[in-house]
Amino acid sequence: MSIRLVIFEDNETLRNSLVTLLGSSADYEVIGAHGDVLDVEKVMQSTRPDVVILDIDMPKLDGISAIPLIKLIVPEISVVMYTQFEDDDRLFKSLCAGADGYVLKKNSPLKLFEAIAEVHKGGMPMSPAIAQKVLNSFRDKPKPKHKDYLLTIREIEVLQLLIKGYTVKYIAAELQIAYETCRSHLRNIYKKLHVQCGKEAIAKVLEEQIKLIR
Amino acid sequence: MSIRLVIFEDNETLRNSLVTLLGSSADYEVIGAHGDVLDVEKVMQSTRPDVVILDIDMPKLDGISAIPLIKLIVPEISVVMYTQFEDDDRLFKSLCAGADGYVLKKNSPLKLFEAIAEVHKGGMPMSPAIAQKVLNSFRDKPKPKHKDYLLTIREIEVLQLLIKGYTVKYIAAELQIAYETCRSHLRNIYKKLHVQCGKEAIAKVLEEQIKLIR
DNA sequence: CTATATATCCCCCTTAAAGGGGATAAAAAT
DNA sequence: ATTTTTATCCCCTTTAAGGGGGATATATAG
Repeated sequence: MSIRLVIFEDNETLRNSLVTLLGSSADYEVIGAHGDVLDVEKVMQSTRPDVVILDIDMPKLDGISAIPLIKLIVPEISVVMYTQFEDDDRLFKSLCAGADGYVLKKNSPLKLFEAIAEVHKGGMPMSPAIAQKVLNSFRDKPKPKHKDYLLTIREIEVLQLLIKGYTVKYIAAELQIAYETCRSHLRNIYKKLHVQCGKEAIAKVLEEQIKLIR
Repeated sequence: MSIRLVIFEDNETLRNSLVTLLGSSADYEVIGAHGDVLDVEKVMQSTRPDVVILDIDMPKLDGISAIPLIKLIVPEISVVMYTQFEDDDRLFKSLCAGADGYVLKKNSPLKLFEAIAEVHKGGMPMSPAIAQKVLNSFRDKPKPKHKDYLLTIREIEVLQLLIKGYTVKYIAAELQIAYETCRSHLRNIYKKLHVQCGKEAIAKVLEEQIKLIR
């Protein structure tokens, strides 16, 4: 059984090369090749391929946008992105949209062929550089950008309650300190975080993932 | 040049099998095999292997804990986890700790051999099921728990500025509407989010990852 | 066509928050 | 031993924010 392929690639020369190369192998059967993804719905419905090869940068509608539709029509399909781009944004958007593999054009076309076979087996083929980015996104997650704002333990306690949306009065009660003490801590916190008010502080903490632990 | 390996695996039978099998290939050279990671520091310093094969569940100290130390001593090393466990927790902890590959014992030992070669080339080998988990963690991330709070477009615009910590006056200016209009929108937002004030709203939005798009 | 939703604006009033200025006692650092 | 930091508390003043009550025009839905 050969793997049934559909290719979306706007560069005509490259597209024809892929069709020729892949078609010459008994393992692959190219059942469609298109210069854009405008009629992707019809193509999917009529051909129902095993694997789709998707360029990202195509006229009118980019490849990433087509992924959800493709997966909706043929859920068991495997999608391999084939692109020149290796920036994080396009990579993660592709993966989030449902891409199963990500191969860079700068690699040998052989890599693409391997990836097609791999993805069809249920694997997750991607160029080493790409795989590295994916792994890094894990390791980076517990990445505190931490500038250290040098908050004291008490200030951290206050701030932790503040970012829950509590009022100053409530925070004071919670920590069993006077209202004015709590305000005093807040003033110091604001100075250290270089913000003007509680809302700014909350925004800064939650968006910057400032570590509130010691 | 053969790939120089060190194995940490507490099951003696399996360990010896791996040594025999890997040693019989000219591509691999097993320069160490241990039943625990207690002396990992010394082993790394004296052997400086290309690739380490790490079991997770080992007596006294688990494999995951050893990863940072291994990478610290031999930064350019590749670490392949070889384990029976396929739960998310161990997987992600391993990846975060710095593992470069993750192979399940239930797969053929051949997979491990492939993985060693792959990881040494700079790739990210993992069993299909594992790769799937990694990909899912991406797709799941932008998964809004969304309860839909049914905010209008305008309300979303106001809320987006609010969670940046801006004042009502500033938001009004930004949206070119009157101060009172802005307050009116905020009141409606608070009602819809079931909160009492801006700080609570910010906390709710940023912690609940409420989707602010339409 | 009428009702509803949306977006806009205005007033009054109360409370919460922030900015400024203090003070004190204990602990930690120098 | 002296200074600095931390945590605590107080007063006064101004501003920001929120609750309540409106109104109006436009669009949209029933």
